[in-house]
Parts: sequence; structure tokens; C-alpha cells
Amino acid sequence: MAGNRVDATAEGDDPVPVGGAAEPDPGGEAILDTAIQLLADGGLSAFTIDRLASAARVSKTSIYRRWPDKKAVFRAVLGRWGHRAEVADVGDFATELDQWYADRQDTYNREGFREVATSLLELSVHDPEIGRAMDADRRSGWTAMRQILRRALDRGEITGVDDMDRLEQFFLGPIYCRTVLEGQELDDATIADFRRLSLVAVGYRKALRA
Amino acid sequence: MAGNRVDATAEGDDPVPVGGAAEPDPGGEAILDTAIQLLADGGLSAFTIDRLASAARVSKTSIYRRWPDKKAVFRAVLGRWGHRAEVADVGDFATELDQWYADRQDTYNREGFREVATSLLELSVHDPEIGRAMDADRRSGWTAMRQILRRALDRGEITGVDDMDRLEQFFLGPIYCRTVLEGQELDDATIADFRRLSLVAVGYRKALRA
DNA sequence: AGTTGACGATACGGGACCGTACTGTATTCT
DNA sequence: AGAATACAGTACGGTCCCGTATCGTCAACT
Repeated sequence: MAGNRVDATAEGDDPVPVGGAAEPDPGGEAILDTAIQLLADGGLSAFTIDRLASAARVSKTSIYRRWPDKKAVFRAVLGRWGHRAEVADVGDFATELDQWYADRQDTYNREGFREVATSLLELSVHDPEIGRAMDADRRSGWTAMRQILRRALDRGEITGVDDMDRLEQFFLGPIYCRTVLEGQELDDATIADFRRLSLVAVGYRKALRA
Repeated sequence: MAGNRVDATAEGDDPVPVGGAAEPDPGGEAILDTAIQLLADGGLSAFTIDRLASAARVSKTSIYRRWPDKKAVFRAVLGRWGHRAEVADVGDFATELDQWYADRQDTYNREGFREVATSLLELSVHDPEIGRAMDADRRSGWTAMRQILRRALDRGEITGVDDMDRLEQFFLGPIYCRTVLEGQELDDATIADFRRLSLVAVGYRKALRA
């Protein structure tokens, strides 16, 4: 149920399978899934290696064989938690935006998303290593929006702001604020409102009838 | 340097001065200020009562005399961390919005704001008690925006959306996303962009020349 | 002067947690 | 079959932390 794997972690997280070829190590991924579940249930204060082992029905040995210490487990969780969304170029900003909204809806309405997101954010803010991993993950997760905006700007569909960071924040902010900060659902009506407001804001003309 | 006190905590945080009248207990507030600093420096994992006592140059006795346990300290920190912004009715939405932006700029650019905000958010999401305190605090902190929007709607200055939650999220989201999630500064140019986009979005006509 | 109460310093019991080591077992590879 | 490996289970040392208790000091109040 979690998002796709961000494969290029390259931080020493990979278990390096010995005999066979590069298998995805289903055991490790199962552990990480359990870790996400554990984080969703009890937050950082309840996240211990002993509990993770118990919840994953695995011995601590199997955890420490894969990751050197607890922080490495967190980094790996962050990688597995990460999600990349690709939105194809269909020639129209609003259509691509709807695609992006649908993907965000799936992601942000996921059970336990808020809990895990806040825990990982707290970690990333106070730990430089995890922070870098978080940045990379977020950047890859947002690339879709960046590409959509870039194309829309090139087509001349939207105007008024050319700073990509601010544009991204303007589109994602309301969603993030509603779900992660406030804990409210991202329903269709809300998406419709955000969509209409945002399109008007950036001067997308074709959406005046909607 | 922290925000104003939210006085109506009413959760057993008050130290109840014995002899004199209702003094504000400067010792307790100094401890909470140190706690905020501690949270800003090391996050949740570094926040311990022993360290708090040491950093505040106070004995643990003085802490446990004021609050029954660690969670109560967190609740008190949340109360002191809280901030209420009032924006007077001046008859024009954009003017009041600028007031609000200025206040948000002060708040969100505060040293250590992001660190403390993420830690307290993580706590509040996973602990119902602290969560309720957080909700009350956030609600009081956002009331200014709610009032501004309410007045603007009544004056007919803005149109298109009448759901107050979504409107609030639409205005605060970009700011929150930029500062807390991304860790970027909330400079004047960014405020100007967000302001222009938002005003256009809600159909504030008078701002077309700006 | 004498009492009261807040305070600092310190110590302590109890528990939790991290990371490692050890042992025995099942499975896979040669 | 035999060797190598991953694994579960468990125990352990060391550390940290919470919350309480104790004791001596100092300032305020009566």
C-alpha cells in the first residue's frame, strides 16, 4: 500500500544480497512496511527496535543485519515511504493538474499518512542526515508538479509568477496544510475549490467555465 | 521572544501561587522559554527533564513542582508557544490581509520556529491530550484570519468559496509549506507573490493594479 | 527570632532501550 | 551429504531517563 520505492538511496541502506542477483529483499521491505505501520500507530516515542522486531515477527538480528543502527532504519523508512509521481505531457495545464490532484488525493488520504509524515518531518528537521534524505525524497516527489508548471509556463498558459519554489508551494500548501497540519480529509469538493482558486490565481483562462 | 501567552490553558498547568495574588510565575515561564530553546536545538529526542533542568539552571524539583510529568510540560510549552494575532477591522480586505501577513512573517521567521513547530506537531498528532491543546492553540492563532475572511465575505470583497476551513487553508498553506515543510525564508518578495496570487484567486478587484 | 516554604543538589529505584553476542534450527547452495 | 547462510530466540552490558525522596540553604513572612 505504500508508495513506490525510491531506488537510488545509495546511503548504505541496501542489504546487498550475497548469492543471487539484485533481488529486492522482500524481507527488508516487509520490515520497513511494519516500521511505517508502527510509526503510524505510536509515533516516534513508541518506535523502538524491539517493538519493530516484535511487530514484524522478526528477530532483532535480522534488523541489525540489514541496517547498522536505528537512524539507518529511519532513512530506509523514508526511502520506502517516498513516492514519485509522474504526469505525462498532454498539452493542457488543467488536465495535467487534475492528474496531479488525483495522485495527491491518493497519497494524502492514505491511512496513517499524517502520523508518519509528521514523525518523519520531525526527524528530518533535527537530523541533518535524515534531513538530506528527506529533501531528496520530497524533491523527487514534487518533480511532477515542477514539470507541470514548467510546461504550463512555456506554453504561456499561466502567468504572474516565475519562481518555481513559490509556485509549487502555492499549489501544494493548501493541501498540505489541510491534511498534515489540520488532519482533515482531502475530499473531492475541497480539491475542486483549491483547483478553481489556484487556476484563477495563475490566470488560466480556459477554466473560467468550470 | 516567544509569542504571547495563551492564558486560558485550564489544563492543570498553572502553578497556583499560594500567598500572593495571581502572579504570572516568572520562574515557570523562564523554564518554558528554556524548554522551547531546547526543543529548537535538539528536537524531541534530546528533550529530557534532566537536560531541561540543567539548561534552565534549575533543579528537577522545581520542574516537577510545577507540572506533574513530562507531558504536562509539553502542554505548557505548547501554551507558551502559542500566539494570538488580532487584526482590527479597517474596512478593507487587502489592508487587513497585509497586517496578517506581517504577523505571520514575524512568527514564521522566528529563530527556531520550524524546529519547535515540527516537534510540537509530531507530539500533538500522536498524543490526543496534546492534540487537543494544539487544536485550541491553532484555532486561537488562526482566528485572526477567520475574522478577516468573514468580514471580507460580508462586505462582498471576495467571492467563489464560502467554506471557511478551505479558505483559511488556502491562505496559510503556501506560507506553512514554505517555512515549516521546506525550511525556506518568508521574505517580502515571497509574501508579495503569495498575496497577489491569493487576491486574484478570491476575486479581490481593487488589487488588480498592484 | 522563629517558622514556613521554595529552592538547589544529589541520590536512587525502576524501567526502557540500544546494540551485541550466543545458541540452535531450517533452508539453500555445492 | 556436507557446508554455508539466514534466521528466531534470548540474554546481556551499558546507558539513559523518569519520577521521587532526602537534605541543607536561603529568603520571606509573623
